[in-house]
Formats: sequence, C-alpha cells, structure tokens
Amino acid sequence: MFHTLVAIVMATDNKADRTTRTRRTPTSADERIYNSVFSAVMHQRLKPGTRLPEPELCTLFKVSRTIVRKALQRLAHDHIVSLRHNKGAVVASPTREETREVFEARRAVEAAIVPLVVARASKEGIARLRGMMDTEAHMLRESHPDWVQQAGSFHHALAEISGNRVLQGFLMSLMSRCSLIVALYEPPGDAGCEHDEHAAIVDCIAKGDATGAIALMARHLETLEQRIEYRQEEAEPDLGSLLGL
Amino acid sequence: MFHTLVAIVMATDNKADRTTRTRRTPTSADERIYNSVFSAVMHQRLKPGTRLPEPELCTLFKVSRTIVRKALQRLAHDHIVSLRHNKGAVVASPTREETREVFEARRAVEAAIVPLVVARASKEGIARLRGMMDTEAHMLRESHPDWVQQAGSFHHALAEISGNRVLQGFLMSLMSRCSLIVALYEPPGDAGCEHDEHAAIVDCIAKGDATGAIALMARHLETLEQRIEYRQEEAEPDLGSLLGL
DNA sequence: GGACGGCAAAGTGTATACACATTCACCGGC
DNA sequence: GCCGGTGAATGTGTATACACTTTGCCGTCC
Repeated sequence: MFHTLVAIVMATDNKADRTTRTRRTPTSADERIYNSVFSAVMHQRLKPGTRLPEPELCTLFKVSRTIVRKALQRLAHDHIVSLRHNKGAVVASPTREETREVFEARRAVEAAIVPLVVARASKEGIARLRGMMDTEAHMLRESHPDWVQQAGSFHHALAEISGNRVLQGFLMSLMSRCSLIVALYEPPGDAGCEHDEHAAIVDCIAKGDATGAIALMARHLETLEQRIEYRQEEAEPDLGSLLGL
Repeated sequence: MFHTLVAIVMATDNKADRTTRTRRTPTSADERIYNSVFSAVMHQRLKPGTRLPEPELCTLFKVSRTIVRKALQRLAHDHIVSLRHNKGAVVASPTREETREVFEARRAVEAAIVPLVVARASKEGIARLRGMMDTEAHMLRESHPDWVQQAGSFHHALAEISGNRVLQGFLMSLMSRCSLIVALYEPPGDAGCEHDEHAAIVDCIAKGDATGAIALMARHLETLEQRIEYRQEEAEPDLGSLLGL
C-alpha cells in the first residue's frame, strides 16, 4: 500500500527535475509535491479515488505536514484532488455533470486559443508543432507508452504559442481534469487523441486558416467527448445518478 | 493604518454573512477571509498594492495564522493577491501585459457563456435579467455608489444561468482581476459597464438571437478594454515598460 | 450467530513555537 | 548634513504539538 504510492507519485523522471536538483531549493517543496501529483494524474498513474494521506506524503517528500497541506490545498483548488473534511484528500472523481461542463469549457478555451496561434505563430512555432506531429506519429507506430502524454502536449504547445498565459492556465486545469475523466471512463489503452486530427489542425494553422482550424479543433474535441459519453453510459459507475440524485 | 484595513476588509455587509452567523461554523473561517478580501477587491475598497500582513488579519478575524495563510494561498492562486517570498502578501497589481491576456480570456469565456444562456435560459432566467436591468437603470439614475457592483453582477448572472460552473469559475476569477485592473487604471467614478449595452444583450437573449448576443457582448468588452488601454497609455505607471523590460 | 456499542489506532484541523528574513530607525563616520 | 551600516522590531516559513474526528476491530449482549 505504502510502496505503491511511492512508485506512483515519485516517478518524476522528467529532466526538469534532474537539472535543478543541484540547486539548494530547486523549486519550493510544495511546488515539487504539486508537480509530482499533477504529473502522476496527467500520466494516468494516479487514478481517481486514490487516497493521499498526509503522513505518507510527508515521509515521501521529507517535509512536514505544513508543506504537504499547502500542496494539497492548491491541488484541491484545481479540482484535481478533493479535500473531504476530516477525511483526508483523495484524487478527484469527476461526475458526469462535471464532465459535460469541463468539455464545454475546454471547447471554448481551445476555440479561443487556435485563432491566437494562427495570428501569432512564428515560423519556429509552426516548425515546432510539425516536429511534435512527427514524434507523435513515430510513437503511435511503435505504440510507445508515453504516446498519450505526447498527444496531450500538442494542446499544451498550442496554448503556449498563443501567448496568453491566462488561457494557458485554464487549459492546463481543464486538461488535468480531462485526464481524470478519461481514467474514470475510458478502457485502458484506448485513450487519447487521434493523431490525424492534430496534423490536420497544424496544416490549417500553417495555411493561416483560422476558421478552418477552429472548426477542426471543435470537431476533434467533440469526438473525444462523445467517445467518453458513450463509455459513461456503458459504465454508469455513478451511484448518485442511478439513485436519481 | 490598522484601522483602515479593518474598515476595508471587514465591511462585509452582505446578508449571506448575517443569515449564517447564527450557525456555529457559518462557513469555514478561511472561506470568510477569502470572501471578505474578494468582496473588498470587487467593490474597489482594497486597491492594488495594499499590504495584507498576516498578524493583522489574525486579529481581525480572530483566527491563527494557519487559517489566514490558507485564505491568502487561495487568493494568490486566483491572482488576486501576490505572495512575495518572505515579504508578505499584497493585493495584486496586474501589468499591462496581464491586462491584455485577462481581457482576451474574458472575451473568450463570455463569448462561450452567451450562447449557453440563449440555449438554456428559462422564462424565469430572462425575467431575472430584466429585473437586474431595471435596478441597474435605477441605480444609474440616482448615481448609487453600488452601481458598479450591480453592473458587474449582470455578467455574474449570465454565467450562473449558463449552467456551466467551470466557466462560471473562470469568469469570477477574470472579473476579480478586471476589478484590480480598473482600480489601477481607471479614474475613480468613471468605471464599470455601459447600461445600454447590457440591456441590448438581454434583448438579444430574449429573442433567442445567439449570434447577435455574442457580437454585442464582444463589442461591449472591447469598449471596456479600449477605455482602459487608453488610460494605461495616459498613466503609464509601469516603470518596467518604461525601461523596456 | 448477528448486531450494536465502545475502544484504540490512524489521520486530520488548528494553534503555537522557533528560526530566519526583511525593514526601518538610529547612529557614527565622512 | 548626508550617506551607509548596525540592531531591534516586525513579519514570514516551517515544524511540531495537541485536540478532535473518523474508522475499523473486538467484545458483549440479545
């Protein structure tokens, strides 16, 4: 029990962590915890409902509960974990209603981001996107385990290129929540975006066709949502809706 | 110095506070602090740059620093206050760059909310909006001090009626940041939305004209932003941009 | 034998203590 | 007289202690 959480949360093998390890305070400790949990959720290592007891996180990260609670607080604010009074933190389990709202919001945010990318993308930006498409295609062919993550980072890259950090923050929050939704309702291995749709969007952006790119993005997200909605009807794991609450 | 913060932050004369006072824990203490500061920012009582020392808030709200810090943490997460390491919390001062991004995001969010309102608004919802227009007009005629607040709550009401709590949360966050921006750059008394524009949007919604309502909302927000941009050029209080940082 | 009640262990909520950083006033040197 | 340094006072960062709540177990009673 204890050791599983070690493996799940501590598996922060990203280079950003390693390069900064030499410094005395790479990032603040609570930031490290936040990022670890966030990353674990994004990589589908932490599943909805997983308990996150403070004492355990304390020993894992070698800090006091003060710091752990700070991180959990922030994660709760982003709806990644839910803090149940006197009953500790668990990884959040988005409801079906929440799913609808998250996707609705995500369509709005991404629809806003795309034209900004078209307007502001430099040659380098387009090249970077095309490069990502290549690695994505490559990972897909070899069914690389990190493919889902790579596909997700396409959306992240668009937000970054848009030059609007507010929208970027919104999208990050929405993507993490989407990750939880996918973990809840998608059968394992079948998750993530279609690669072709990403490539088509990049093509539109490269042509400067904002309207077309927006339309493709809208369709892309609708496809994703509909697949999940279908799974939700199949699974219906939500006792609340069964009881008509 | 001390007593000014008392007057500013503690002026939570909203009825929600009073009705729940009888219960033992009306809302959690940190929620009360959060709401008080949030409300004070929205009402333009707390201006950007105001220091929020923890000991002072402790005595004001009769809680320990633990609780105060929890509230400040959340406020910082929403970019309402900024926490400077070892230098305490101050009410945030949005930069011009941030202003652009906030308005860009707000246009996107409100553009997404409006068609949802058109699709989902009930008879009661429309009636409620019309009622708000009446009180708004009334307050405007009498130049009531709370007019700005009333005008702001129109946008809040739209988000509520849209039925999407995610977008509603985004808008709340954006509106509070707008409030700070206005406080920084608008001359006092000249702030807020035009009443006629609100009324026109409600008319469009009542007719079921989503496209028209979206267009009006876009224009409405652009007007607001342009007025602020103009003030920013006049004021240019940002030394950083003067030095080309 | 099953259900209820109490008890102990684990975990959470809050306050407080202590170490450290910042700030400002005061004071001596120039 | 003004500038720069020093020390106290103020304020923040983190750890820890203590009270309370929850939870699961076990014994008892029906």
